[in-house]
Amino acid sequence: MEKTPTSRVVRRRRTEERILAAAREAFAERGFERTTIRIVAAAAEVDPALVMQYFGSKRELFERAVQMPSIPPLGGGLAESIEELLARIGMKIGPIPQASLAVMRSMLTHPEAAQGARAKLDDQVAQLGAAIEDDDAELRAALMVATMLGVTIARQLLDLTALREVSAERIAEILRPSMNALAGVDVPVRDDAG
Amino acid sequence: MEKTPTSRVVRRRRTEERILAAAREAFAERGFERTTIRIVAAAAEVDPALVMQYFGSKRELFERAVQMPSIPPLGGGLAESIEELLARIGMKIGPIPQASLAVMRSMLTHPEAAQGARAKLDDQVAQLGAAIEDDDAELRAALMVATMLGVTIARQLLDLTALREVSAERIAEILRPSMNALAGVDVPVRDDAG
DNA sequence: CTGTTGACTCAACGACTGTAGAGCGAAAAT
DNA sequence: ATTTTCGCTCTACAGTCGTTGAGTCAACAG
Repeated sequence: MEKTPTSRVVRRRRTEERILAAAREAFAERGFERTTIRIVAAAAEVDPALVMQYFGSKRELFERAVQMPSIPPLGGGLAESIEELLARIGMKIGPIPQASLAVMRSMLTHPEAAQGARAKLDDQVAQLGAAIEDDDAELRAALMVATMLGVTIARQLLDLTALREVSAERIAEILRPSMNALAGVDVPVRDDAG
Repeated sequence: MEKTPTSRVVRRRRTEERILAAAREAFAERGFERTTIRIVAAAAEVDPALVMQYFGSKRELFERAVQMPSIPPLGGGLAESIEELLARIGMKIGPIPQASLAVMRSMLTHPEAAQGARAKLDDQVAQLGAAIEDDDAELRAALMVATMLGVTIARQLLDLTALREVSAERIAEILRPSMNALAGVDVPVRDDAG
């Protein structure tokens, strides 16, 4: 067995990231309240006290764990924005990051998660609304975002049986006319070539 | 001050209902985990131990508080079912019962609430799916239900700014073509008379 | 080699939780 | 009038939680 005398900085960075990863997973699966510092510490193979030492408090741990590498803003045109939204449902852009799942899982019970979710959703609504030409642009945008939210919750968090084993592409396909309708775009008769 | 020597049975029934009402409100606003027996007891102006004595455990209290007078099944035709769903968003049928809000608020973190929500949603999906003539009937139904879920969460639980002060009728109006599209119904060009 | 820093663990505290049992006083039964 | 029933409160227990401070040992600076 070779001994690997790892330097301090990299050790620190590694365990910190290990804790953050464990925290993300726990928060995403159990939500804020049901996730305990001890559970996270155990998953990261670390003493609970170390988690506190590194992150100060459970709340701060949550904040750090859910910080995202910034969401790329929705593209320019309305059609592109809709495609972008639909693509986010599935694997085209990669699976939904656990940080997002953690926020969504906790947003109905943890006030700070709710605030964070509201901020991000309001932002999406504003971006989408700017691309819609309609008196009710913002309302339409909000309903589009709410639709995406509902589908994601039903599929990823609630595990609805009817959505469990359906491919993301198929969902996006069926969702597209609906989103177009919400956006105020004339919806063509669906093709029966399914 | 007249003394009102209330009989035992009515006293019991009254305080029990008072506790259940307090529990519904607390569960709906704070979710299962953040709601404590003591909070419910205080709101019902009763000793915490009484809550246990009446309902056995916090879990059973939740179950009892959340029991609904049974949801009327969705009407016969597809069009009627959609209208029924849209009507449930707003005040036409009355505000969303607190029992439903309590389940929704808790379903992402409390396993039993999740199970209950899944059961009810799966049921709705089945009913709606039966009214849709399409190969993807169940999938379409699931996406319709998910949409309604998302709108309700965004509006009632997350309090999204863009949906906060919008009338239910207006939401239903904009949502209708989208639901029709999901149902696989040919969607006419929207009227610009709004 | 010597002393210092800092990553990490151990043990424990105080607060809060769900929950249980004994007891009080008024309504009901005798 | 006496006894029984039972709605209700008081007090307290055991467990878990977030959080803290002292202590240990290896990596670093001199």
